[in-house]
Amino acid sequence: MRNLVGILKALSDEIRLRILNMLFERECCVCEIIQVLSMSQPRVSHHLSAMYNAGLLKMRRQGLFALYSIDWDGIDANTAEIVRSVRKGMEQSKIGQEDLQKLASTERILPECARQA
Amino acid sequence: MRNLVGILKALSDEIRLRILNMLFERECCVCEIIQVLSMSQPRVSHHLSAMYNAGLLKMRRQGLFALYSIDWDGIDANTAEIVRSVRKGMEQSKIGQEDLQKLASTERILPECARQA
DNA sequence: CAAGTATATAATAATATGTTTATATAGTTA
DNA sequence: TAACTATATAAACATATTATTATATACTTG
Repeated sequence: MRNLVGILKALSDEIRLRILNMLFERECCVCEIIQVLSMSQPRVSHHLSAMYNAGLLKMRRQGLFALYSIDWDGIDANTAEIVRSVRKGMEQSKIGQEDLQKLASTERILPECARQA
Repeated sequence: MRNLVGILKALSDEIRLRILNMLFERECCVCEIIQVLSMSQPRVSHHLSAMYNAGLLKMRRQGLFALYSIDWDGIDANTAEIVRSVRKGMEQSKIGQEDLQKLASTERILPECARQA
């Protein structure tokens, strides 16, 4: 049960649901999430760690980028059910839809880097 | 989404999962929950209110007793999915099983009342 | 209606969680 | 290797949640 409580705790935050919604769509790097949510980097990193530590996410590095995704192989069937329910809930929410739209037009590069390119 | 976060927040606590597990089994009065969990009355009441306020539970009064149950008619399909997932998780947990055993042999009366009967 | 019971609520104290600011790390590029 | 970039982590602060203790409410029974 400890694990179940941990999963639910990791999910009971608006920002984390928005991130999970994005990751349900596709693997994302931290800077993409920062841009979509318009939030500070440490804040985003913090919420990613929370879900990562709960076992919900996995991460791979590609050069400087940290690419996060939902760890479907790592979570059990029951947890996967919960994640899918969360996704369904987000699909119906305005902000969830908006986030996905923004994500579609987001580059895997922070604005300041793009500027000098 | 606000509602979804509220549901998840209301569920991200070990004690609440134990209570929900009991209520999945059957309607319970507060004093039964107190006995099964061996916790103080205000503490149990507090956690019941949290789930009640989130819309997960309903309550009816029978004399002095407050009878709580899962509000299946009040929650949406998605929330019901989550609740069922929680139940599945509890089924596999030792403490969840123990709670249900205790519940089976619990009277709808507090120990101090039983003594004088 | 007085005394007792089950439950709720308020006030306070304790603990946990989230945010911000600053700094560290490690890969990349010039 | 020096400067830069993406991300992580630590420290300090702010906020929210939980537990405890005390008290209130409202039903029941003598």
